Amino acid sequence: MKSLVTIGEAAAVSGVSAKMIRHYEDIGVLQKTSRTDAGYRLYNSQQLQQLGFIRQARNLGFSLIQIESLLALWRDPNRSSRDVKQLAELHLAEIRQKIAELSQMEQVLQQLSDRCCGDLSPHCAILDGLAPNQNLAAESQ
Amino acid sequence: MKSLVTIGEAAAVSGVSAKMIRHYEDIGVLQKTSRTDAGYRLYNSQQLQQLGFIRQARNLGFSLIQIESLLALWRDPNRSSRDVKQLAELHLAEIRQKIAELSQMEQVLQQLSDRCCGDLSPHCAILDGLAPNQNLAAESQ
DNA sequence: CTTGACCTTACCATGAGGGGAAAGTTTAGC
DNA sequence: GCTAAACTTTCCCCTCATGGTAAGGTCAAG
Repeated sequence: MKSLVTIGEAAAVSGVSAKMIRHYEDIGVLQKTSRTDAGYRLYNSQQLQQLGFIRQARNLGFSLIQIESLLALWRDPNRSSRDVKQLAELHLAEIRQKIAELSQMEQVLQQLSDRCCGDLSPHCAILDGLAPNQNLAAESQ
Repeated sequence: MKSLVTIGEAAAVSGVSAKMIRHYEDIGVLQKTSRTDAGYRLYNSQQLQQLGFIRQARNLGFSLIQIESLLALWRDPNRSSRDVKQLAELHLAEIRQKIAELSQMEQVLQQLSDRCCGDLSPHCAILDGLAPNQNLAAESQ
């Protein structure tokens, strides 16, 4: 039963780089671990679980601050799933907001690109669309 | 015809903050401007146009490096629209990639959230979904 | 001549990492 | 037992686009 591993093995098992594991500890997302006499960090199976949890949450785009809250809820046996769901829905709204912004960019850029011949001529609808002439005039009114 | 303005007015007209105008000059996206005897930067109408161009391009999500290329093409009377379109299509692909990633996150997170009751019970499908495979615990024993 | 609004440079911070140096520790080979 | 490799530690710098702040110089109005 190898219950304590050093940071390299923790990184390999969890899929989180050693660099980032230390960083998470630095900023307080992870509690400080035990150390060997030489100062090497040691991770038990529960802490390995937490590292995996962080990786999954990062894959879903949660910020480290949100993950700190999620981890606190995960560890709390008296949590209510309502609190978890609220965090998730908040993040879901952020994701949808970003998708909306990107979709708007995509649409405008697609329109400009469609109107650009893409040939050897210097005339270009994309550059015309980026030029501020119209917008500046419009804004100043 | 007020052809030269200081940075504050340039910022107000272009919608780019004075801070960012100086930054763009620092990193070479904009050429150095003329200065008054006291060292104040002065902007002519062509430079104001460029600032507006940058703002439009930033609104479409172009990186400053891409904008540097776009500005070079904009200034080049011998450009080919093909080069511009290539840059735009590249960025369009980046945007679509990001949208795809975010949509994937949205879908997974939506599924987890749907399965979470959101009540006062501690059981939570979201936390279960974020927990790494129990292999981690199993492997360490 | 003062006051306030401007401008200058310079440094620090963000978020989520990556890169690398210098030094100490452990492990494997011999 | 010695040596070399592989690991770990802390520390500092880099990204990217942007904001903040401080200390000091300049300019225009009153």
